[in-house]
Amino acid sequence: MPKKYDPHKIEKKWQKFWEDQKTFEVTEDFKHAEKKFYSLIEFPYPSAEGLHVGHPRPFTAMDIVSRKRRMEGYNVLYPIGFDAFGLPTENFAIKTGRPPAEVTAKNIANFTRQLKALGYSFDWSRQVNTSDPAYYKWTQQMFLQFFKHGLAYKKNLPINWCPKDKTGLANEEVINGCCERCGTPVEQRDKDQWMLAITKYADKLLEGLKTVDYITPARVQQENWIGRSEGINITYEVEGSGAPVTVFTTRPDTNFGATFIALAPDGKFVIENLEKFPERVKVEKYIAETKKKTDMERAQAGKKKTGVFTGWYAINQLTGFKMPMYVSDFVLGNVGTGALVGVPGHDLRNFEFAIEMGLEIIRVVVGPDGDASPITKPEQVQEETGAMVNSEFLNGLPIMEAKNKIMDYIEAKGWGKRQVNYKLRDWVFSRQHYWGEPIPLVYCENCKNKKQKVLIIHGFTGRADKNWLPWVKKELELRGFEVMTPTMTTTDRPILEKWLEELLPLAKQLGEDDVIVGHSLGGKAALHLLEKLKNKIGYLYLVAPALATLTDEDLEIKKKKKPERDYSTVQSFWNAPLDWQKIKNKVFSGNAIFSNDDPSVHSVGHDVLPEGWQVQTVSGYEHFTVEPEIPVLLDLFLQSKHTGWVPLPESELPLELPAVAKYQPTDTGESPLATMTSWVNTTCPRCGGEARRETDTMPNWAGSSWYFLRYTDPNNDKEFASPEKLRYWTPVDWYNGGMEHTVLHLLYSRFWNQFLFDIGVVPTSEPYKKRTSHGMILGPDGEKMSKSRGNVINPDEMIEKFGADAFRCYIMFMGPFDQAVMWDTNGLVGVRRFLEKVWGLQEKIGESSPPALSIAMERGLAPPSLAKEGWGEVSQRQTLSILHQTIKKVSEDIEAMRFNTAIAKLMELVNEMTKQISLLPTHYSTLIQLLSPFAPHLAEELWSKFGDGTPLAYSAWPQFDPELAKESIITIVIQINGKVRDELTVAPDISEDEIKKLALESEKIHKWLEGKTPKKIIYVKGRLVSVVV
RNA sequence: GGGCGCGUGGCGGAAUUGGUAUACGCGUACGUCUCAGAAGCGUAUGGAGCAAUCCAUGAGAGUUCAAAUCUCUCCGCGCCCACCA
Repeated sequence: MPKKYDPHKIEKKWQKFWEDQKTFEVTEDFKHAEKKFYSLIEFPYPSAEGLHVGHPRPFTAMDIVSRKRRMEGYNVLYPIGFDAFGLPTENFAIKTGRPPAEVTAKNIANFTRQLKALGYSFDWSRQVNTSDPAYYKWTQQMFLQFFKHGLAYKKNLPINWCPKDKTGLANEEVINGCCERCGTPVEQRDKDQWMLAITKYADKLLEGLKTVDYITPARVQQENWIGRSEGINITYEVEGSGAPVTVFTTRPDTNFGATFIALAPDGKFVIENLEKFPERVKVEKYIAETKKKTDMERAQAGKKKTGVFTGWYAINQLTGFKMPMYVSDFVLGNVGTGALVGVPGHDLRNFEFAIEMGLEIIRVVVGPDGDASPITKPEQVQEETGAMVNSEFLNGLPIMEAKNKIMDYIEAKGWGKRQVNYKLRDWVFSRQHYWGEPIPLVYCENCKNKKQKVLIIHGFTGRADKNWLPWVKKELELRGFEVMTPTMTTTDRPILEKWLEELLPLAKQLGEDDVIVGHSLGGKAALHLLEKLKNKIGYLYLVAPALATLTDEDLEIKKKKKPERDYSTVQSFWNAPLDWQKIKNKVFSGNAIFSNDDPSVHSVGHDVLPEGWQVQTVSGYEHFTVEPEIPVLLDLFLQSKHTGWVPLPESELPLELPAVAKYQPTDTGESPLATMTSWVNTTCPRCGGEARRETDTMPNWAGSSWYFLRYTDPNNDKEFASPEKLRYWTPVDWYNGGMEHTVLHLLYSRFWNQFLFDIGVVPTSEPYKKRTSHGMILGPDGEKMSKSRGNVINPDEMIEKFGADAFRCYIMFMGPFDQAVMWDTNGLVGVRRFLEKVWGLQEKIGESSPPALSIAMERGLAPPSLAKEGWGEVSQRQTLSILHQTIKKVSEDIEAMRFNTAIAKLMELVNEMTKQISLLPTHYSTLIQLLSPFAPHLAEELWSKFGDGTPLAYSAWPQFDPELAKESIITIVIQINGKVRDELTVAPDISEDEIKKLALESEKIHKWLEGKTPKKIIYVKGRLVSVVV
C-alpha cells in the first residue's frame, strides 16, 4: 500500500533534487540553434510584502509551457530576476533610514524562498537584479549610447510633478491627471529633465508591430498610444499683421467650410503675438483665467465653450473667407501646432464653439440620403456619407479622395505641407530620487564654453562656395562654431594623397569636442583622414559618403550623366582600402546620413559602418547637391553642439550610488544625491577641469527595458551579453505579462531594443516574437486585492494548507487565463482531491490481466452491450482512447493557454481511471507525464516509481495517436425538425446510408414522424442525424 | 463621445467554432463508513411535471434542418482612450 499523499514531504524532496541536479540550468547548444526556446515572464518587483497570489498566475502558466517544451526536446531558457529599483523601497528607506540596497537584498531572499517553494523550472543561475552595480553598469552604458547618438537630451519643460512623491512623471504615468502610484493630482512644474527621443522611433515601433505575434488588444493599444495621424500644416495669412498662422489638420477636405481659427492660450502663436493683438487686454485677461484651470479641467468633456476674439482675421485662401481668430482653452498648446482651423459643420467641438460665438456654419459633406441642407443641430455634425458639397472642385468626391486632392492642391499652391503627427511624446527619463541608476554624466562649464571647430570636406568637383556649404557655415558660425571649409586644389581631378596633405594640418587642430563633416567623396576622405590622425575627434558626419565600391559599370553611368567631368582619378580615390580598426575609436559619435533617392544608399549601411554608428535616411535631397538649404543637415550637425554634459568613460562605469545620510528628496525637487557635495563635485573626464555630477537617477523602466538580454549571459563582465549568446537566444519566443504593461514597459523595451539593433549590438529589431497576457486575480469579494481592503491572499498560507502542486493547479483551473477571476479558497479543495485521486491510482497498477467480466458486471462497470468481448480488453481500450483524447486536448490547450480546460480533461481521465479495477503501468505513466507541467512534484514522485528511468523533465512528451483515440462506440443523436428525439449507439465507422436507415427505423422516430415522409435528412458525421419533415 | 470586450445553473466556468447547452470543479441533498464528527467513498443535482413532455444561454426579432455561437434593435456590466484638430 502506498503511503498517504504528503505534498510537503514530496515537494521539498524534489525541489532539492532539481537544485542539486541543476535540472533546469541551461547551456547554449549552438549546433542546434533552431531547437531553442526562450520563454519569459515579467520579472517581479521585490516588495516587502512578499509574493502576491497574482504573481504565480503568469509564472505557473509559462512554467507549464516551458516544461512541455523541454519534454518536446527544446533547449529551454526560463529565467527569473528582480526589477529592484523603485519607489516603495525608497519610501521605506525614508521612513526607517535603512539602506534600500539592504532592504532589497532581504526582500529578494524572501521572494526567492517563495518562488522556490512553488517549484518553478527557472534557471536560477541566471538570476539578475537591476539594482546590482554589475547589472546597472550596462544600463548606464546603454544610456550613454543613447546620449552619443543624440537621443538623450536635457530639456527644460513643464513636467508632470507629483507633489506627494516629489518626482516628475512621464505622461504615461499620469492617469486621469493623477499620479499613477499614489493618486495625487499632478501639478505642472518647470524642470530640467533628461529625455529619450522615443518619438524618433514612432514609425519603427508602429512598423515593427506588423512583424510580431501579439494578442490583438496589446497590438491595438500600442498603435493607439503611438497615435499616428496624417494631415497637413496649412499656413494662413493674417490680415493686417506680419505673422501668418499655421494650423495642423487631419481633415483638409472640409477646408471649404472653415470659418474660424482657434488658438491655444498656451500655444506658440499666442505667446509670440500677444503684444500685437488689437484685443490684447481681453486676451490677457482670458489667458490669466485659463491658467487657474488645470489641464484636467480644460479637458473635461461636455464643458461650455469659451473664447475671446483677438481682433485679427486669417484669410481662407480657398474661399477668401475672413476667419476670425479666437483664443480658446479647448485648444491645447501641445497638440499639433497649438492652433486649429474651425469647421463647425463637421466637428462637434467646433460646432459648439461656433454656436457660442455666433459664427457661420457651412456644410461641406452631404448627410444621409444626400442631405445638403444647412446644419443646425449637433446631431447633424458627423452625419457623413462621403460626398463633398459646397467645395468647388471637390464636389461629389468621397472624403478620402477629396483629402488627397486638396492636400496636393494646397502643397502645389505653397500654402501648406503634409505632416505626420504622433500622440507619442518623448520619454521623460529623469527621476529626482535616490533609488535608481545614477545618470553617468558630469556637467562641465569649461567644456561648454570652449569654441568648437568644424571641418567640412566637400566632394568631387565641390567647393567652399557650392551646395549647402556656405549656408551651413553661416548657420553654424551663428551658433558659435568655428567652421573651416577648405577647397581642395585637386577638386576637379581628385587625388587622395593631395587631399590628405591639405586636410591634415587642419584636422590636427581638432579635439574631442570637434567635428568633421564629409560630403560624398569628402566622406571617404574624412575616413582616411581619421586613419592618419593621432588625436581623437568628437563627431563625424558622413553625408551621402562614397563608401560602396565604385565598379566600372557605375563609373560608366556617371560618365554618361555628367560627361564634362574628368573621371580619371576618381576610382582609385573612391576604392582605396580603409582600415576600420584604426578609425573606429577615433570618434566619440559617428553618423551617416543618406537620401533615399541617392544611388549610394543601396550599397551602404550597417554592414560597412562600424557597430554603434548611427545611420539615417531622409527623403527628397538627391545626393545632397540640389538644395542650397538642407535643414536636416543643420539639425544633425547641431547634435554635436556642446551642452556642457560630458559622459563618463566606460572604464569608469558603473557609477555606483553613494551612501547618503537621508533618502528624502530635497524640497527643491532635486534628488538626495544633490546633498552629497563630495560626490557631486568632481573633475571633467574630458578637460580635467571642475565639474558637477548629474544628480538625477533613471526611472525604473530603464533596467526592465533590456533585462531579457542580460539573461542570455548574466555574468559577463566584458559586455552586456556576448553576441553569440544573444544570437542564439533572442528574440524571446514567448513573453507573457500583464495588460497594464502593454503601453509602458512593452513600448519602452521595444524602443530600447530597436535602438540597440540600429547601433548593431543586438541581432533582432523586435525583442519579443509573441506576447500574451494574463488576467488579474481578484480578492474573494471580487475587488482588486489590496492591503487596505484586507482581501489579500497569502500564497505561503495556501501552500502550507494545500501544497504547491494543488496551488499551482488551482491557479490554472480557476478560470480562463486571460480574464480576471475571483479567488475562492474552496476551489483549492477540489483540486487537492483531484491530486489525491491521482495518488490513489497507484493501488490499481497491475501487469496482469484485469478481473473477470462477471466482477465488472456485478459492479456495474461494463455496459451489457459489450458482453461479447473480453471485458479487460474493452476496458483497457476505453481507457486508452480517453488517454489519447487527453493527450490531444492537453497538448493543444497548453499552446492556447487554455489551462483550465486542460486540467478539466485530466480530471475526466482520472475519474475514468478511478472507475477501472486495474490500470496498466504505461497508461499511468503517460498520465503522470501529462500532469507533470501542472503538478511537477507529485509527478516526479510517481515517475520515480512508474517512469521509465529517464529524468521526467526531459522525458518525451506523449504523442497523440488518432487511431488509439477512436472510441469503440459512439452516440448519434437523431433530431426531428431540430429537436432531439432519440439517440443511437453505433460503431464509429458506420456509413451514412446505414445510420440514416437505422434512424428511420427507430421506434421513437416513427412515433414523431406520424407517418409523414421526411423532406430532407442531414447527417453530421459522428454527431447527429437531422430529419426534416 | 470613441474603441475593445462581456452577459450561460446557487457559485467559478465548459461547449469540438453553427451540430446532444450546462463538461470539470465548488456548493447542496441523500446514502455508506464511524461511538461521534471530520475526511473518504457512492448516488443525485438547470427549472416545471407522477409521467410522456415542455421551458431555459440578459430582452426581443431575423437567417438556418439546427443558434450560447451569425445579423439587427434594445437593456445591463467591465476595461482602455478622450474637447487630439
